[in-house]
Amino acid sequence: MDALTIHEAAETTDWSPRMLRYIEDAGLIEPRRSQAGYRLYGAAELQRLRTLRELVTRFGIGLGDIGFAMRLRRDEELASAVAAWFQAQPRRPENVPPAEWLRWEQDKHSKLLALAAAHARPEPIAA
Amino acid sequence: MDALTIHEAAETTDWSPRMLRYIEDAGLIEPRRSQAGYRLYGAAELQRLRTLRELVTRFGIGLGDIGFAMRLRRDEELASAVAAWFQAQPRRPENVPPAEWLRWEQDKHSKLLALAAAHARPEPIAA
DNA sequence: CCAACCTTCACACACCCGTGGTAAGGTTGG
DNA sequence: CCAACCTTACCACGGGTGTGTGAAGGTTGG
Repeated sequence: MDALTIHEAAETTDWSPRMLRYIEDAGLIEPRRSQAGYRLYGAAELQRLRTLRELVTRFGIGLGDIGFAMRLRRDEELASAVAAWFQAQPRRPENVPPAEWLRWEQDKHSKLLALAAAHARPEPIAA
Repeated sequence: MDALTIHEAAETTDWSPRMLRYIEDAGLIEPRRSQAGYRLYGAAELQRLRTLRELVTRFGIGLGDIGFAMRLRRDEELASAVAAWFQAQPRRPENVPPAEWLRWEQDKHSKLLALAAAHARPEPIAA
């Protein structure tokens, strides 16, 4: 059996059982359940739990922050609203009609996409 | 004069002076100062303040969330760490051929990662 | 069958967040 | 010079977060 129960998982990931449940409530890591409802943590979940701890301690962020990042990835409307807010910093051309503006929006979007994709890989510089 | 003092800015943006200071403390909107140290809100700041309110109320998010999004845009290391965490997320079907899997990967990356890497600033990678 | 797990629910508690208030003191303009 | 601003620095307070502990009850395995 390659799945650990909550106490076992807690031990190998340096969280407490309580926190594993809390993390699940936060929607961050939801292990599958046995027929009786026992949480079963597989290798993937364990890895994610360790990485989560690393994230939290190394960057001093909260679980809520991760949750928000998750919302950002799932809710496109939110993401673009937030992006728009940041973009409001530089002076955006006020005389461009909405259609144009949207276009510019999307254009910038795709460009940044490329950047992100490149950034996500080890050797992206091969332009 | 095209800059408002804190009370005036508060009135036109529907925040309280207290909150304007708080928002500044949070690093979200930092108005320039007069020689005597008075906060001076220009049109751009006022606009951003109104948009901020919209964001917060419409999506029910907190100022801390916006602050975190800001960190994500500024701190590339954080952004990639978070992105990496999400990457490990979905239970990937083991029987899908690599090509398919890659496709799914990229699709997932698309607009979501753009957010994190959406540095609109001039030199994102000044390496 | 019984100890040792597991489950959910709930209380507790310290600490941050959003927000108001207020005090002590500098700036400004009539 | 004085009223009406501004500044920073605190106290307060309700609600959310992160975390432990415990109760009441189901599951499991020897």
